[in-house]
Amino acid sequence: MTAPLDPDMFDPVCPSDLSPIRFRDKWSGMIIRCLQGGPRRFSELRVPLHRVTAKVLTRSLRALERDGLVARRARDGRVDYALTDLGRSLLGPIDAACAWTAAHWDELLDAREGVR
Amino acid sequence: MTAPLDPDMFDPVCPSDLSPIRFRDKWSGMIIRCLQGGPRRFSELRVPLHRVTAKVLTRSLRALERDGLVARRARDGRVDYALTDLGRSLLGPIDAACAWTAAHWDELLDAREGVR
DNA sequence: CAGGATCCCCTCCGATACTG
DNA sequence: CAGTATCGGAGGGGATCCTG
Repeated sequence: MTAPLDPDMFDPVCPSDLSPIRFRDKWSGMIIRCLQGGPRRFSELRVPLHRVTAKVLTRSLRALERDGLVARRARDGRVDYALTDLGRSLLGPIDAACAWTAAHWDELLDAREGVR
Repeated sequence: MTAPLDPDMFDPVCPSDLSPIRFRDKWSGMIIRCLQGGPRRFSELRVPLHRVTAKVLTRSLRALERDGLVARRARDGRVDYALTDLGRSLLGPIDAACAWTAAHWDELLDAREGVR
């Protein structure tokens, strides 16, 4: 079994358009991260992704499925989502993107209207 | 001086939505690559980016400028665009994204409607 | 040469409401 | 629980035409 997802595993600032690096759409990168530790149910995914509506999460999951990154599995009335090998291979680039963004966050903030 | 940009430096398939990794918008990754070897004029950029219209290229460049990745410079009537240090630091992630996409191209194609 | 103006289409995102 | 239906708004992308 896998432990429950941490409701605060993502920065409030994480679903942000300040990073120029994107994975598919606004939520897909985070969804893949949520699946890193094992398969998850729809409602489990919604916990850390506080502001996502069911419709949007569904669309992202369908797109990830269509592209072979995530597998939807329905077994005896239960649904869950799991990473495929292809999806798992994206974890490296996602880590790299997070590292780049973290390393250059201040510069990104400065550029986008020099607050701070 | 820098040599002219190769009109075929990008695959016809390169501006594709098959790769899940994106840099800002459809063209920004390629624009940054074009600027790798030195500053370029607006019309120079249009050569390898065959299908981009002036309006769209302008919008991408403005966004890159706003985010501190590209600098627009107008000197005695001439305009050119150059990478900032921040923009240059994105070349690594862009290379990694291209490598990932190339390595998994077949799987991406297979997933998105199993042609081939 | 380096764009801007206009028009249209499509996708993404979100809110709200509803369902097997 | 795991979605679907509907609506609306924002932005990206492209085509075409026009301009200082």
